Amino acid sequence: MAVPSTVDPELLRAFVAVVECGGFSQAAGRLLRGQSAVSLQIKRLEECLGVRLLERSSRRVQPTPEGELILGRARRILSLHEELIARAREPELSGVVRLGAPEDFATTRLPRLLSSFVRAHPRVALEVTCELTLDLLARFDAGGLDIALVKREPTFGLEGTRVWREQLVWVTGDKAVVDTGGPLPLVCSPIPCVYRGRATAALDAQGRPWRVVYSCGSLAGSHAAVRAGLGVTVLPKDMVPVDLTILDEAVLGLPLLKDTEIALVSAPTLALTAERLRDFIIRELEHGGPRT
Amino acid sequence: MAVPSTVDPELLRAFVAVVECGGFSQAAGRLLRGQSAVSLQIKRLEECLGVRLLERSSRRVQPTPEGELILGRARRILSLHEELIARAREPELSGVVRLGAPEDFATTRLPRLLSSFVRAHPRVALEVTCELTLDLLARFDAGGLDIALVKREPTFGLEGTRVWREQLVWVTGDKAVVDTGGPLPLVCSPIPCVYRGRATAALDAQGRPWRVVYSCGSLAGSHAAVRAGLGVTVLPKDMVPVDLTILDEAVLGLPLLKDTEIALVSAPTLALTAERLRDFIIRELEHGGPRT
DNA sequence: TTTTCATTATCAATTTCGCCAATCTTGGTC
DNA sequence: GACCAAGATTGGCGAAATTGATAATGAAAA
Repeated sequence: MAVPSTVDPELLRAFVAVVECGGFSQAAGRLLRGQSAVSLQIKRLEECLGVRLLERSSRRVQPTPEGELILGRARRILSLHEELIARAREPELSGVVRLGAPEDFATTRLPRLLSSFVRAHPRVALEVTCELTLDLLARFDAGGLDIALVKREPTFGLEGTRVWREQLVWVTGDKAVVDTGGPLPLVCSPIPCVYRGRATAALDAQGRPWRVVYSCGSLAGSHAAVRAGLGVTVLPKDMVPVDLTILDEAVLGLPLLKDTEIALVSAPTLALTAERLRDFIIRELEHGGPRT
Repeated sequence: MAVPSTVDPELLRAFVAVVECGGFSQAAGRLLRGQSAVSLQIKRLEECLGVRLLERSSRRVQPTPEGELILGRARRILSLHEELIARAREPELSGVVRLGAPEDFATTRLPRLLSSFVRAHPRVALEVTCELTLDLLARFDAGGLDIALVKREPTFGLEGTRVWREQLVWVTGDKAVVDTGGPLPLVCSPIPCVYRGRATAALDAQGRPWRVVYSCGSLAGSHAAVRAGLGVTVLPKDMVPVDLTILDEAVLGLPLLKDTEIALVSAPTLALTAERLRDFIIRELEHGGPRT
């Protein structure tokens, strides 16, 4: 017998209804079908899955143990169906969403991520603000952003939903700068920068001296400085430009860096459009992004 | 027009196939249908969702922007369908799975969590080992466990899948013990205990003196000691017995404790039965558990 | 035990609905 | 302007689900 690759969701709906109503006849009422139809639907479902789902013993209908396992999955499928329909039939979104993100994320991941959303909703305008994480959080707290993607540190910002995780690596344009004997020359963003703190803390813990040779608010500016051999910097592994070199900590005696995490925070009350964007970002990243 | 609450997944399958094959006719081949059937299926789907999904312009079929959004959800629904069928038709599981968990988790969450699994698979035997996290990890590394649920610290054990997160609180049976003026009397498990480390580190950071008045490997033993007013201990918020009191850090000047996290680690090669149990645990906790 | 009641299973008739095959329409190409 | 490739349409067929009625089942009441 050929096993189909999909199950008629109406059968799943019937199954859930029977369990929740505690009987075929009551479920039939809820499903606006005859009792016999429900009986046959359950039979078809059981045949299709090759498992007995319901224990029809004395006076009470209960799911079998296997049935209970299936039940959870069935509910999940049904809710996704409903969501699919609801979203598809939803009136066209419009309005402005104020989104904040660190510059590196905004320039590497965000464009591709948001492209299908903005194309699907041409009347929605995104206002993207690029700043350092701590500045983003300040702006967000002041009500200046609907959604913010921020770098998460163990010491703050534990609220929000984690949407991204990535390995942090040491990077340079000229390996020679690591071995000068003097303090390690660092290129990074100005003070509230999370990576800057991450790097200096790791170096301090190791007792290795360092100095900031170049501090620039622009990511492209930092890249250029590193490329010119001014010093080393810290970047998420997948955001390293091709012409820069990832340094092997073990070989050069540099401290290991903890992974970076990006979390999404959103205002407690959110317009429908912003809410949809938030759901979209979380959803897309949880699929396309790296596994936790 | 009545909006159904489910979509025929065959229509979704057709939609995905058309997008992936780049045409109706090619998709028809893959779906083992005629071209006209595919055409009608897409038409039905578009009518049902009230959205145009495909741009049939010159020579090439492409999803519309709305179509792209739907596409992701459709793929997800289809994969859940396949998973449902695969699991339902899977031969009966059997064998032994060696599972390790901290005692508190094993006594509070685990039984309810595992009950439907073991009832659905009567020929599976679970061998549950309760130990302190570090001992569990040692046993796991030695190959003595298939799956381990362990408390996760920022300083170690960052691998694995996080399956639980919970607020950690100070607990006592007699509020008087906090204000004795002397060092804070602690009740906890022996040395490798994660909570013990968490508590003493937090107190040290605050500069508050402490001493361990009672150290017991059994959770019930610790509870009894606390209940008897021997001292305070640290517990996940939802695992506090009803007859013990949660202390308000702010009022009593106790340090705030970071949340506790439980992660699941599993052996690189796992028998089918263990693999299914692992998936089940992750799946159930991600639903029933607290939101991250 | 027998009766009764409530429930699910089964059956035949009917209707609905999707598929096929052939044909029409469209838009790009030579 | 004819040709070609690909999707849209249409009418008839056939499979499958629903219905409504009836049979079987099993528990409680008489």
